Formats: sequence, structure tokens, C-alpha cells
Amino acid sequence: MNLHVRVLTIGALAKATGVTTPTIRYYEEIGLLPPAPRTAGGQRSYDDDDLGRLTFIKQCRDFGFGIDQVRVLLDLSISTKRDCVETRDIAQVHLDEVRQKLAEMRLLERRLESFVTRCNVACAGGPGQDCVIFKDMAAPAKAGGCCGS
Amino acid sequence: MNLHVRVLTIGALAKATGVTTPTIRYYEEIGLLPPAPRTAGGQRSYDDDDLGRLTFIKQCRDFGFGIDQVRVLLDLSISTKRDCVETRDIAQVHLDEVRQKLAEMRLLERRLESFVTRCNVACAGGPGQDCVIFKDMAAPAKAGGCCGS
DNA sequence: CGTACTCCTTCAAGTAACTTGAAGTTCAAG
DNA sequence: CTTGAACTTCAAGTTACTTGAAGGAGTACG
Repeated sequence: MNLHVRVLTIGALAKATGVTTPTIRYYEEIGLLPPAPRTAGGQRSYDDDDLGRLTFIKQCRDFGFGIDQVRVLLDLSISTKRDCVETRDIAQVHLDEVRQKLAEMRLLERRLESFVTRCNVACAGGPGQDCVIFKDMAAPAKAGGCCGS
Repeated sequence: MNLHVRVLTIGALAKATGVTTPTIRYYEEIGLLPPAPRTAGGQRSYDDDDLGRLTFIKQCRDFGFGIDQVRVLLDLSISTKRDCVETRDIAQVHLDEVRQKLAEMRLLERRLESFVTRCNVACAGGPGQDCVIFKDMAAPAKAGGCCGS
């Protein structure tokens, strides 16, 4: 449909993708993006290909993939014999990691919750003269109370 | 009960607390731990106070508090007018952040899950000639398919 | 006393993934 | 032609450590 190529400044590309301009330059520096051609004045100029590539990168980052994983995914996306199974495997590994992290965070949430609750029960309303949280925390046992007896 | 003061090397302190020796030196460098007294030969030596302090730090870190928060908590723990309410507030803010993060991760998990599932449904068993994941990912819409039509 | 071995020392640099700041240039508008 | 936003580069800061190199201290054994 659209035969003419849109040209974007780095700022426009940033707005279009949600990636900040310093981050775009950073991506160029580490080779995630090819060196951008420059205008007469030396400013970077981008086209729709760059828009697509950076959007892809952004999506991957939002999925929580690390830069190196994004590199692999980008290669896969460019390869002529692109392998969806390999992509799936990368995502599966990442999903496993996310679930692991999620479990840890759930545990952490419960621990913090009980911490705060105990603080409220024992000390709400003013400074706790008898707060033993610090002694509790300095003991090697499982972390626990805040202001208990 | 025990009147004599145990003296610990940095390695023994590390083992007792679960904090690595380079990390202990790092904590000293950034002022979380006071400069340790040295033996004649120049090696650091620690006592039970250090053990308590470092254990406290470790517990806080395991709770996910940042170094600067640990600094505040340490100050509170030393202050004569220690304020349990302030401690509670710090923990409450942190808990809110953890819950926020947790919500994001749950969403991420669901998205990744559907990603992997779609890959399996459409492409399991070999390279996907028609895999459109990459075009999907390069489109600015909500991230989505892997190998669907 | 020597030697072997582990543990200790410092200092510098590396990690992830950017962000921030300084000082200066280019572009579009009025 | 001047203003001001957006662009340029380069260096350093961020978080919380980890890793590596080169060498000294402490302890056990013979």
C-alpha cells in the first residue's frame, strides 16, 4: 500500500515503541540494533524496519527475556530456517524461571505480611518500648516476630 | 553464661551467616559493617556483636529490603528510642511493592504460558514453516501468538 | 625448621541493563 | 535570525555484588 518509506528521528522511534532514546542508543551500542544511518547533520534516522525490529525487542523485554535471549530470538526471527520449536524451548525455560521466582515471591509476601501484622498487633499507636524485632532479626533462627513478647 | 568472647575469622563469620566473604568486605566498604579490627598479621577478626549485626543484615536482605532500607533498619535497631511503628511502615511499603511485583509476574506467567501453549499446538514436532510469531512480535499490538494462523 | 595448604589480603574490573549528567550541535518554528 | 526542543558524544552512576590476579598469614605435618 504505502510505497514511500517513513523516516523517523530517534525521538519519534522512542515514542512509537516506548523505548527511551538513551536506551535506543544503548541498544545500538551493544549491537541489538544496527548502526543507524545519519542525516547530513549527523542525527540518526530510522525506517519501518527499525520500528519493527525495536518493537520486537521491546515485546521480548516486556516478556522478561534477557538481552542475550533477545539476541537469540532476533537471530531466529531473521534466519530463513527459523525454528519455532527452539523459540518455544527458550520461552519454556523462561516460564519455568518465572514460576520459580513467583513461588519465592509468594513466600516472601506471606512472611512480610505476618511481619507487618505482628507489628500492628503489638505496637500500633506508638513507639514500642518492648519491641524485640531487632533481637529476633539478629538471631540466626527463621525470621519472625516484630514486636512480640 | 559464656563470658569469653568468641573470635571469628571472616571465613567463619561467612559460614555462620551465609554471607560470602567478598560480600562481608563489601559491606564493610559501604559502611554496613564497622571496619573490623585486625590481627597482628592484618586479617579481620569478628566477635558476637558482628555476628548479630550481620545476621540482622542477612535477614533483612532475605526479606528483600534494599541496602539503604537495611541501613535505616540498622539505625532503628541501635537507636535508644527505637520506633517499631517506623519499622512497620518501612515493611508495609516494601510489602506493597512486593505485591505489585507479584501481580506483574502473575500476568507475565499467564502471557508466557499462552505463548508456549500456542507454540506447542501449532508447531510441536518440527520447524514451523508458517510460524508468524516474529511478525506478531514486531507488531505494536498486544503480544500474542507464536505459531497461529 | 621447612613446606604444603588453606584462608586471608588488596585492588581492579566485570555483571545487567540501563540512567543521568555535562557540554555542545542541529533542526523546525516564528 | 533567534529561540528552544531535540539531537550528539562521552563519562560516570546505579544495585549489589562477583570474579580475578597476585601475593601474605595461619596452621598442620614431618
